[in-house]
Amino acid sequence: MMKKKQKRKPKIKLQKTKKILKKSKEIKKNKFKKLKTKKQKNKEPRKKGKYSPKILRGMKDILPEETKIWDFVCKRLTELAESYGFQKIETPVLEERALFEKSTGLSSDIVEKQMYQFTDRGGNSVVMRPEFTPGIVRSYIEQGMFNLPQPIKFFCFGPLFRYERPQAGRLRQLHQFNFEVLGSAKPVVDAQLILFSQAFFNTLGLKVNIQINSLGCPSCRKSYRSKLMNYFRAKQKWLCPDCQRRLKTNPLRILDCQNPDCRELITRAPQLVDDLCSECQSHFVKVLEYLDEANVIYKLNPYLVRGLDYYTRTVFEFWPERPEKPINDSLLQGEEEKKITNELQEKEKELFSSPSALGGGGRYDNLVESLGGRLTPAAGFAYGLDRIIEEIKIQDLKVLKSKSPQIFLAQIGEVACRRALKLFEDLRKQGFKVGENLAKDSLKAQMEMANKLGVKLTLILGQQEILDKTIIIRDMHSGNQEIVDQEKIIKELKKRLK
RNA sequence: GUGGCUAUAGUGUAGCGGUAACACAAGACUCUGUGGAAGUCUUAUCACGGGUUCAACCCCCGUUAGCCACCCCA
Repeated sequence: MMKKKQKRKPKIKLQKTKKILKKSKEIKKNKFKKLKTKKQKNKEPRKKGKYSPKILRGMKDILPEETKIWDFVCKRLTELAESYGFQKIETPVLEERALFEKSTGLSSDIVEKQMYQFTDRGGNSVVMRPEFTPGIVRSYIEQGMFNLPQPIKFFCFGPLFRYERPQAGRLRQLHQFNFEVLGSAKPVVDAQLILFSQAFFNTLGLKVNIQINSLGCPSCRKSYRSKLMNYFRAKQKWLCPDCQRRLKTNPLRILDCQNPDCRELITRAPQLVDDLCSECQSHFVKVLEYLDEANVIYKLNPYLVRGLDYYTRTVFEFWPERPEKPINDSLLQGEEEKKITNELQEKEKELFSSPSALGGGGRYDNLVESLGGRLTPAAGFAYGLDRIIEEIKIQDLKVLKSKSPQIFLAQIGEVACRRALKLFEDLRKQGFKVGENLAKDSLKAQMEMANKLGVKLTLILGQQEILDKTIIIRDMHSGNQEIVDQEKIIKELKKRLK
């Protein structure tokens, strides 16, 4: 301890005034030296200024514990996507900056201030993709995919980058699983995307509610927007400060506000659904009819607004369904009870902390054209994989466990180790999943590991067995051991694992 | 980008202005041929950098990171 102190503060000012103090410090040090425990004896203080690696802000390591869930989710999604006729596509992480300016929209936060952008060595202004859709549309146009039978259905997944202030469920490197259907304006397409999602959340057992709305086409949205502004401008006084600001920047966002006073006004505000032009109206009605026909449970949310510029008509989001927050019994007075409720609150905090959408999307009928392609109506959506995985953990869903080995191969001694290395390969080729720790010498340590892995059988190979050309098969449950010929090992294993 | 709360072994938590504790996990040994038992040991510059103090993990300031709300989005 004291040693550390000396190293840590080498530059103690040697001013005269401090000298006396220093002396008394020494006395103290000596006084406490006797009390030093042996723990500190061979402790070497770390050198100052030593580099210690650190993950970048908003980035995340996904460790084996969690990759299991990731692989599970991605596998399920891939299977499901393929069964719905989606084909996998992969586009680059880097794209031209202009691509996102022209699609996602200059006014959107994503483009305005959240892009990882830089100039590459060739002087091009490039960005790391903040979302998938523009890249896929670019590819669709550039590769002439409008010559293929339409509509064309894609899925993809991978990392996206947004320079945001990180929070739970909000990372700078985020992962999405994304779907696009290009080349059809039919409402049945919208409906099927939602149907797909319901199927997906069902296979996971995730409780989710589906919210849906229509934003109409640019022309009906424009007239609605001014109508809405007129409505709120008249009642500006009663709006919360946030909403007063929103009134200028993004009036549609007011509809989202949770402030009770604002909500009061919002319920009486004009609704976009009532203001749709006849085409948009009939499109939306048809989507809902299809959904009803297919028994999809959804919630019509006239206040659902999406921030990306390119959305038209149908939009939808998937929100995790959490249990209702219990009303705290205010009669509980004692300290004990208070403590308990506090603990409960801590535990349930994650359950009730404001959840974020697990996925969302909608129709973007004009995007392809605005990026220079032909008029190609399209729709798509994405899941936030990071959020889905968090939600799986919160809702405590059982995820398929990765197959753990049923056999463990233990060895004692150099010769046996050499033989085991080969035997492991033979067994693996036969399709057995075998655990091993060839790096360990002690049999005890290997047995411990076998136990931890929960294997059924352990093979033990030692000096004696090598000489006799045999091997021990130990049944980990009963503890019975049997010595068999090495040649018959595969047969024996098959028999026992039946 | 704005405001608030937090920071102690790998994880989860104690702690007090004066020796940094506990549980689990991990590793080593007791024990160079046998797991689910026991014991011993190891695993913390108390996030980083300053300041106040005889003395700071504790108080103050700054930085960084995480969380919460806003904003936005998946």
